[in-house]
Amino acid sequence: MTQVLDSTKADDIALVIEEAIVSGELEPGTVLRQEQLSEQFNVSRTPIREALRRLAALGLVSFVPNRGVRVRTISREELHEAFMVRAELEALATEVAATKITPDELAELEAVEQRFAQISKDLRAREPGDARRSVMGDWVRANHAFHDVIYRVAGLPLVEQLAKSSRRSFSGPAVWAPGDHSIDGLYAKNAEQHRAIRQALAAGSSAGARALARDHVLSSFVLLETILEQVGGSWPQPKRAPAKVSA
Amino acid sequence: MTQVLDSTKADDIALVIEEAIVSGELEPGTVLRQEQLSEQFNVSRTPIREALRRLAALGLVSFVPNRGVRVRTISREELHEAFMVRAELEALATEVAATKITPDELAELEAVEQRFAQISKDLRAREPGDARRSVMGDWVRANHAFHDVIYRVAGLPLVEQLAKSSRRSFSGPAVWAPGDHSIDGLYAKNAEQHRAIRQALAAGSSAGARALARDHVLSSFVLLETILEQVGGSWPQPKRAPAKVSA
DNA sequence: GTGGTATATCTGGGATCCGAAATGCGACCA
DNA sequence: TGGTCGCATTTCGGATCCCAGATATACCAC
Repeated sequence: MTQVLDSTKADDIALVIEEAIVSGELEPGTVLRQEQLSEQFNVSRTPIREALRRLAALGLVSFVPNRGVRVRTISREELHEAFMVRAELEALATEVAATKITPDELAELEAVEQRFAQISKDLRAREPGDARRSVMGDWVRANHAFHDVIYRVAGLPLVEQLAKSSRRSFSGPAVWAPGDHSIDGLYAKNAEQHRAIRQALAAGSSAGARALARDHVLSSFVLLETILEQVGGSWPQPKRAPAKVSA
Repeated sequence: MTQVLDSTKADDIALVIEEAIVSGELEPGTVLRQEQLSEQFNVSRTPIREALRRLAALGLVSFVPNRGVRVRTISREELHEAFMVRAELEALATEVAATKITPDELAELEAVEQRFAQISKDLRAREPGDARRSVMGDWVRANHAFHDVIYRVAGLPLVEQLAKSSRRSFSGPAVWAPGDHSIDGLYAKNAEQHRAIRQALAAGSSAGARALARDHVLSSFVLLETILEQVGGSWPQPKRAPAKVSA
């Protein structure tokens, strides 16, 4: 291992499996066999079990005593609730950020906002299918980057942690979505909302920023719901064989 | 073990330790030795370690690789943030509850509200010190019961889970507080706010219920802050010897 | 042929063992 | 006398082993 800083194998493995789950590489419902994972990562079952315990506490997998763990499935209601929670948390973070954002941070925010707008524009210019899907990862990351700046400015680590945890519930599937011209308006609206939020932050309008942030997250749910409908109302399939995690 | 339903030792132990932490029995900063815990619970270190992993994921303890785990300390800022988060979550839950509460549930809510009001009144009638402290546990439980009804009515399991998790950060210390006549007004205000929330729910005023719930949680922070000042600005001490968990 | 039961096998939970990292203490040297 | 190096002890992370619970399968009775 070319590991410099402190970390246990259990932690490393948990992160890899977590990434595999949220990216959709591991389908919800997949049963995770401890022995299989142990030989995949070339470790014994002990760190595997500790990693799984951690993921269970995070709600990403569910333990059934003596019957193994499986990747947690998320229903439409749970997805909706996760968005409602994130809407409240984002509203709070954005409200606080409005009171303390500096010019430097505003400039940084504008940069990531424009990057997001550009990617969003590129996305809409592409035809649906693989061409579009290939930039969805960038789109998701740029979107996260915008909100991450706000979290950092707000300086509320607990809010940030919870919001990101909530975000993990649904950021994966979007990456696999093929896209469709009918929702291009929603993508454009999303980018526009980012601009409005930044302007409210620049104006120091905490009440306005709060309301805009809340609406933004809630309307993002509409976007994701539409995306999910395109893939048949169920979860997108991973490309490679399931239950195989890259070490 | 007189265990009927499914559960692993790691889960059982995690719950016991968690209870010990949130109740203040285990002081923040305490170093938890795996071997000591294993002989306390009469199990090997394996389930202990898995339990600690779970608690670490929940943020109750922090792992330092090769140097053990210690009970997480919580600063005043973190406490404040936890309350802000809970305020948002309670606001959301109460808003939703207002749209779907039934007469039966309203009656139940009124019952627990009155129980809380009664305990609150008893509390204020007592002199500070042990006499008052002996009912603080009842006061905390009755308070939780009121909010739990709202969570149940709202039917938002994620919100409920997060709010309760946030609540755990600070419900413990209040139990050990000796109390003081100077904050009797805050106790009374708390009970009064419960009444206002119930009335808003009865009226089906979701916007009003939301605002009242938010204010209620935020003003509860003022109450707890005052309580904490009484114990010298630091955390109250447990009564029995630290690092001993009842099995 | 079908249903139930017994058994074999598989998998996960827990115990024990081993190696490694970190701390503490003591001895030796400047 | 003070500081540093090194060894011993402690404690953790990881591996291996064992046992119990669960599922699947085969066999037998009806």
